[in-house]
Amino acid sequence: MTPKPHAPKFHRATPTVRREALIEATLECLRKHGHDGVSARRIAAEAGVSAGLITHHFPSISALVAAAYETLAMRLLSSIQQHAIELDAGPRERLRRFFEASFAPALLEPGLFSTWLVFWSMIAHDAAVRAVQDRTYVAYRDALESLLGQLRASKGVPAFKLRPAGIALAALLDGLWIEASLNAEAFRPAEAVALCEDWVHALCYGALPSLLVQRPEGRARRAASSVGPE
Amino acid sequence: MTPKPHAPKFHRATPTVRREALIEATLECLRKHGHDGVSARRIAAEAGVSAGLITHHFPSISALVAAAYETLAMRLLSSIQQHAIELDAGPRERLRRFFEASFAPALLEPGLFSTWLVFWSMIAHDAAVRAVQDRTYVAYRDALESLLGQLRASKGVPAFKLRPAGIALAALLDGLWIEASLNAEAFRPAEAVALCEDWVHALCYGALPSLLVQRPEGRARRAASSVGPE
DNA sequence: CTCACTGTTTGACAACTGTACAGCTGGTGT
DNA sequence: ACACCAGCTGTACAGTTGTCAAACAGTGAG
Repeated sequence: MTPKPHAPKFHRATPTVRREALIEATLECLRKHGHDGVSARRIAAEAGVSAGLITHHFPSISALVAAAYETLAMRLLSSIQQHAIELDAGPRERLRRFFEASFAPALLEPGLFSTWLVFWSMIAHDAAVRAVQDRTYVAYRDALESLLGQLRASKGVPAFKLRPAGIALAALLDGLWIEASLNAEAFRPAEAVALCEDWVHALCYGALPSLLVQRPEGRARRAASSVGPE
Repeated sequence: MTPKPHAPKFHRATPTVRREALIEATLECLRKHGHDGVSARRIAAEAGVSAGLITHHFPSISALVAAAYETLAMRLLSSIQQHAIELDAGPRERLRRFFEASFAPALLEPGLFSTWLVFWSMIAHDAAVRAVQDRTYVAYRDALESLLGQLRASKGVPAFKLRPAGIALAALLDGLWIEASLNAEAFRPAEAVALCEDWVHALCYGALPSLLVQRPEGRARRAASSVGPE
C-alpha cells in the first residue's frame, strides 16, 4: 500500500456552512430513519463528521432538529407558493395550483411524513420546536388566507370570513396529505386536488353557511346608515 | 413498625387479564410521555410489574404497542359512534353528533395526540402496527360512509359518490383534529363542528362538483357550472 | 518557516434501551 | 397439608444514547 503523503483527516468549514450541512444531514436522517434518525451519531455519520461536532455547533440535539424543522417547513411552503403564483392566473386557478403542488410526488414521499411526525412529536417536550411550529403554521395559514383573500375580492364571490376559511382549508389539505401519506393506495393525488377544489367551489357558491359574513339586510332598512349597495 | 408477616411480593393474574392490564399501562405511558413512553421498563413500572413480564406476554414491545393501538382506536371509534347514533334523529343530525363527539374535550386532550403520533410513526417500521392502521382506518371510513349513505338516501339530497365523500370528510375531521391538537388556541371546538357541518351542507346542496354522480340526462343542478371567478 | 487560532476528533462517561433466562413464589387442585 | 407449575421476578447482557473535556490538526497570518 502506498500511503498518501497528504490525506487530510478532516475538512474545516465556517460555522455557518457547517451548521447548514448538519441541518441537511439531519433532514436526510429523519427522512430515512424517522424517529431513530434523531441521533447525534447517526446525523454526524450522515454529514461525514464526528459526533462531538454537533454539540459544538448546537446547544443540543433538539435545537438542531428545531432548526431543521424551520428550514424544511419554510422550504416546502415557499416551493408550493412559487408553484402557485402564476402571473396571469385568477385566484381560483392559483388555489388549484397550490393544491396541485401540495400533492405532488415530492410531497407524498413517505420519508417526508416520517420527518413531520418527528417534528410534531417533539412539540410537546421541546419549547424551541413548539416555537417553530407556531411560526410555520402561521406562515402556512397566512399563505392560504392571502389566496383566499384574492378570491374573495373577485366578482361574484360572496363575502366570507377569512380566518375560519383558512383554518378549514388548511385542515382539509393537511388531512388529505396525511391520509395519502398513511395509505398511498387510498386515493390518487388528482382526487385530493379535486376535493380541495370542491371545497373552494362551495365557498364561492356560498354553500358554506358558517363562513358567510352576516349581511344585516333586515336591519339595514331600518338603520339608514348602511352604505352597502342594495 | 410492625412488619406484615404475609405481604405477597406479586399478584398472579390470568394471561388475558394481565395482557389487558399491560395494554392499559401502555396507553397511559404513551399518553404521558409520548415517544419516550415506549419503554419496557416504563410500561412495566406503570403496570406495577417487572420489566421481564412484558416479553413473557408479548413477543416484543412493538407487538404490545400494536395491541394498544387497536384497543384505543376501536374504543374511540365506538365511543364516537355511540354518541352519534340517536334513535329518533335524521342523518344530518347524526353527522352533527358525530362531529361533536370528535371534538369533545376527551378527544382534544394533548396526550391523545402524542399517543397517536407514536402509532403513526411506527407504521413505517412495524408490519403489525401497519396492519392495525389499515384495519382501523377502514373501520373509521366505513362509519362515516354509513352515515353519509343514510344522508344520501334522504329526500332532496343529490346522489354523490360515497367513497370519495367519506375520504374527504375523514380528511377534514382529521385535519381539524390535528390542528386543534397542535394549537389548542387556534379555534374553538364549536368552530370545527360548524366547518364540518358546512361541508355536509355543501354536499347536500350539490355544491361539491367532483362528488356528484354524473346524471346522463337532464342534469338539473346548476352546481356543475362554475359560478366563481375564472 | 513558525506560530497561534479554532474547528474537529477522540475517548470516556453514566444512563438508558430490549431481550433472555434461571430461579423464586403464589395460589390452586388434590 | 402438600406439591405442583404457571406466572412472575431479578439479573445479566450487548447495545444504544447525549454530552463533555481534552487532545489534535487544518489553515491562514506573520
